[in-house]
Amino acid sequence: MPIMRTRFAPSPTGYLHIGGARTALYSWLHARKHGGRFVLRIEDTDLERSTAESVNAILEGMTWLGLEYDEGPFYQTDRFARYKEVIQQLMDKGLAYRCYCTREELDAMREEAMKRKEKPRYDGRCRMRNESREGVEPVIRFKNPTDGVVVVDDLIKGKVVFQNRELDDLIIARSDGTPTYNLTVVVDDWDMGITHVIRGDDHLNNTPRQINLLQALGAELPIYAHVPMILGEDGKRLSKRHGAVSVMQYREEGYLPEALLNYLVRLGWSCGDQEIFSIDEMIEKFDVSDVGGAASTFNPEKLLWLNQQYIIAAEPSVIAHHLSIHLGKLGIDPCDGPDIMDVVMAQKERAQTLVEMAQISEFIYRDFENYDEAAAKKHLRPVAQAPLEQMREALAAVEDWRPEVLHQLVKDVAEALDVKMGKVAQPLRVAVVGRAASPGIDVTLHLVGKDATLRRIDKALDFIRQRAAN
RNA sequence: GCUCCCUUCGUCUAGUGGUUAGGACACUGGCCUCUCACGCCGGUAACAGGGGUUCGAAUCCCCUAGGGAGCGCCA
Repeated sequence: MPIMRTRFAPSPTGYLHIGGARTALYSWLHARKHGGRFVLRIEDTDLERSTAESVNAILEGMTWLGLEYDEGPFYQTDRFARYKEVIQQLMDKGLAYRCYCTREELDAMREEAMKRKEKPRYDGRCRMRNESREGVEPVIRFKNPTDGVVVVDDLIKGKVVFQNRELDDLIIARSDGTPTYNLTVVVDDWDMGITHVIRGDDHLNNTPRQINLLQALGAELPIYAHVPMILGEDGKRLSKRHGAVSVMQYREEGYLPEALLNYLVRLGWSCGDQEIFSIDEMIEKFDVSDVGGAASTFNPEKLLWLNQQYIIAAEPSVIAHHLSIHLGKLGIDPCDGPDIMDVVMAQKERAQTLVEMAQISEFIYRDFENYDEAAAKKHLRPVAQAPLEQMREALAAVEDWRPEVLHQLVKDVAEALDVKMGKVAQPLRVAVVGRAASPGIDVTLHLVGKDATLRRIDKALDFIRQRAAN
């Protein structure tokens, strides 16, 4: 029994996107679940479009997600000699031939086929031609079987039958001698001992060609699993128009990798009514053959919800670390404030992303410019003057600036004025935070600190007086 | 145009001949409450359409429609 191997084989023509991340995750989970190995292969045979930056971006994305590979990364550009060797083997065995057709000839062929309402395909006219043609560097084509069927026994799509007569003789080497995609995947999957090919279902139509090639080479067939595409909310293929498609952009926007992974694993797959899966649970419960056959729509709201769940459940020190970074991006040094762990404990249930957590925590570190209009209008009115004045006086006398003490003070002032706590807490909150939403008023005051609290109450009292004067 | 894939609430899905068609996000009513959020309780909402098979179909078969992919000297 050979060791199980799965692989992720991106072409480095851009960043790691959501769809790629999901197929990578599925491959990774499959390998982890069965004690197999996960191989990373960079399909960079398209010299025009492949870039080193893209390779780095993909590696960075996988590292962030924690999808570590066991073998590779292998680069196809390092393997040209091997491809050449295989192509020669096919030529020697009479399973491939040189094709001298010109592009014009091929275009005409396609056009005519379309006119006859047929699928455009190469008619194999060079199979018999032996002589070369002046001025034409030939490509090499694989002699695809002309009759019979190829059955792809797919873990997700089931048995899919293709007629060989629908296929044509595909080009395996360009006129400059470089190998093409269908040849390189086949050779690599074979050489690298890939037992399970898990990839996007846009490759399903390539599979029968690859199987024919594999069989011509005498290679054992891998097991295939073609996972459906991810669509944007308009039902179209996911693209930049739909928001973030780059995995790294989710880090920028304050998502936890575990949350994104959890979202991705549940997109197209489920396990009873369970929504939250730790990595270990995913490994234990995920099975590619349980993945649904239909494309699914990416839903940013559910990702946000999941991210919030992960923020709430995470180790506070981990969140603190991330929060520091995002505060830094706002130009805030968390050392200039209270213990950041207190901030995390106060805010973790109130933010869906780490970016949002930083934003709603800004008031803790520096005075705000303007009041939220609606909040000021509702709470910074003349009726709030007395509560604020009394609070100011009481707070100024506090030595022991702890939440319990502060809580009691607010309560006392409310009782003294014979009003509900909200009549005191809300004006106070708007005065100190600038908005009508924040953690409990005691915690809020505690985090802001005595000096800033008194300063902001004074400012709010000014604001009320000015407003009354106008 | 041809080939292949797909079709349960707005979205992600459960469901494999007999269910009040279940859960989650979103939306929404309420509770909790100093606000927001979390949490808790409740609600709206789906088997694409049409034919069969069957005592009985979301489930099996056929057709139609709609969506997607592929048909490159791209991967």
